[in-house]
Amino acid sequence: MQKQWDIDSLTADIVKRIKKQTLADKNGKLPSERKLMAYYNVSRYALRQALGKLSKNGYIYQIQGRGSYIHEHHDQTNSINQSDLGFTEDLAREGKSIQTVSAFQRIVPFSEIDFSPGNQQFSDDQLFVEIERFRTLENKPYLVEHSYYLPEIVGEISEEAMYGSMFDYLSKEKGLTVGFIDKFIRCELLTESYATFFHLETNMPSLTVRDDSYLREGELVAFSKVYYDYRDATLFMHKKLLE
Amino acid sequence: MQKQWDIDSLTADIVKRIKKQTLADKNGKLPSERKLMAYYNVSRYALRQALGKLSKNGYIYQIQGRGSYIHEHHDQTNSINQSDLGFTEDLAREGKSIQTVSAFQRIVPFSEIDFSPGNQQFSDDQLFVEIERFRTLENKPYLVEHSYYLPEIVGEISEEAMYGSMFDYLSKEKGLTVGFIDKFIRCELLTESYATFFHLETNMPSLTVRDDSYLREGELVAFSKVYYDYRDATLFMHKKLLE
DNA sequence: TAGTGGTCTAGACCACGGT
DNA sequence: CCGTGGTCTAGACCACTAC
Repeated sequence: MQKQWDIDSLTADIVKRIKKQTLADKNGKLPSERKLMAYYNVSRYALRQALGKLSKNGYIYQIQGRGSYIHEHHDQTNSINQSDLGFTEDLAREGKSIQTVSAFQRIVPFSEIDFSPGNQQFSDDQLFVEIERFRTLENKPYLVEHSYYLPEIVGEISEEAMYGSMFDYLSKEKGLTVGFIDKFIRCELLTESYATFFHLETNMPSLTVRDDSYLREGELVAFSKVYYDYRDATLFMHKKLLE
Repeated sequence: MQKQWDIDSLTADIVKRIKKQTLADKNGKLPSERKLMAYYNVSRYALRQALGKLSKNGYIYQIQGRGSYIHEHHDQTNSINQSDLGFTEDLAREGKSIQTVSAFQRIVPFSEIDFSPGNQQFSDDQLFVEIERFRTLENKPYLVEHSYYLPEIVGEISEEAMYGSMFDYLSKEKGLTVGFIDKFIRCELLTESYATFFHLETNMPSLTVRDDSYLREGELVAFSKVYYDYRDATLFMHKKLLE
């Protein structure tokens, strides 16, 4: 009885073998799909699902009639890969430490909020849990996160949670699963208080990311805006054409 | 003999019916996959490929055990959707006009270039075709594009091409197909000449996008940096989790 | 329990690239 | 011509949601 592969374990194993350089030949060419099917004993569909994930994230590229090849994309320092999970989470994954150095929470009505989700309106007296977090990367000021959560969905948010990953907190403590996020990336000027945190002058710029986070069920659960130190933050994206 | 659907026409038809609001019910729920299969007379695979594209781009979301639903994401003014084609191209598609108001071309060695592709190095005397283009959106200064093309691949670039879409030019005139692009988004300070174009002061910020463009065959064909007016440019992105 | 989307198989044909 | 990836079919079982 040999090992059974599903798409996730298959994907992971191919990545592992690519990194160990035991899969591709010296030109970076992978074995053909038919050979990989035989090797892993999976169907064409399962194999192509796995290769499709790698292709989407820029690990490989495929050329009809020729084969599949490894694509080395430079792992830029402090770069944020949108194809992976949450923005800050994957920095930690690379051995960097993200810490929340201070955090505030209060309840505010919609009328006092100076930015709003892209596709939804609320009445002025709709209440939100406002959270503001100042976070460092390797002990250096890195980002300010300004979020508004819908109290009807998330309930109360504990003080401890504000110093960790909100994503994990919602999932583990509240049983809420975020399904998708709309992101709006801009460049904006810093107010005095945020500029001070970054050791910058007022009106210096910031790379900002506005998120609208939706539950798996399609319901808006939070919207937020993250201000990054423009000197450190780079957002990485891999785009396939011809799809 | 009824109409034959392939994935692209199927995707397009579903989008059309969603926009005409003749597919979903009043709650934004689409017919089940089995019903759509029967309606279009296609296999589950083809249908799910089409729905997968819509899901990836944020048009719909799917919930296991419940169904598929439309996701209305606000069409932000001047927003650039990374899931679509070239960055500037899709603004034109929405009826906005992008024009090149001035353009320069010269040949330079690698040693004189102040930014470089993420994963590749060249010898100092490797020559590049440098192109600088100043472009307006609706007659308002919108972006500056600073690109370096590999002359061994693209050959000479005509003056006319510099005032249109380089993407189309490479494809139609040179028979070159760009297969994928690595993008690095940052916020940077403007030099005097660029700032002047945007009617901004020196050292005001800009949303910048560094592109490394690769041919379908995996060969680097150009790298560039685009500076957007930070007041106008918003980059839109839709992210699915749990994949 | 019935219906939904998620995963997976086995097989076929097509389009393209290199010989 | 053969081998490659790209598309598509028919069918099966699983996981989850609602009732």
